[in-house]
Amino acid sequence: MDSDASLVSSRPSSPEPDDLFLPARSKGSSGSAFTGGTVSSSTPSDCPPELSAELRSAMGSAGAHPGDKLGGSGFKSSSSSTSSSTSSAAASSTKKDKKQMTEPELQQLRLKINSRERKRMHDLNIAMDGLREVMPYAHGPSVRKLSKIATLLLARNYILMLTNSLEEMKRLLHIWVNPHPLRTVALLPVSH
DNA sequence: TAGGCCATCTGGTCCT
DNA sequence: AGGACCAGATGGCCTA
Repeated sequence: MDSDASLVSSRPSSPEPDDLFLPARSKGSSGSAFTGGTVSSSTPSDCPPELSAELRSAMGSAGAHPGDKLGGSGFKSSSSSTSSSTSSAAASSTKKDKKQMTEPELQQLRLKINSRERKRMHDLNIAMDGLREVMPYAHGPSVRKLSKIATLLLARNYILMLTNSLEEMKRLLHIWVNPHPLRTVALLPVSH
């Protein structure tokens, strides 16, 4: 049991996520408190390659875990290992191979797959920590870590807020550079 | 004790 | 074929 990631849980006062995501969605108005929206857009973007490289450097040694729980808790699947997937008629060649594998070989394969999945989830958690670091909320040892869902929601709203701010700045800059565009038009001599 | 959050396992599916 | 991704299930930990 290596619950390394969830050690940060000395939890006096955590920022209530619900308080952070007020459902306002005030548009354009000077309000720059990132407000929650109800947009249900989902952009299917894979993690950028530079991130994985960063993760790789950050992880360093996230390879195989010494103690896989298989020995302890064993397989949860109804029937142990081999006969579990008899129903699926679309037996690919890998499954045929699996049927030919011996029990220790199957266990070894399972351990390998589990380890990969564990590493994948660890990478995901590292990325989530990186996201938490740049989120505008109170960090610190005395503050409970944002949950994953709260982190994602906060990030989304933060991005929306920054986008609005940028638009506002562009607008103000345009006014500053090009003052009174309408007045110049209005001052044109009326021809008649 | 219930509920929330999380890690892990597992089988299926998609992609390279 | 092998790996990545995903979703469901399960159990543990923690807080109100």
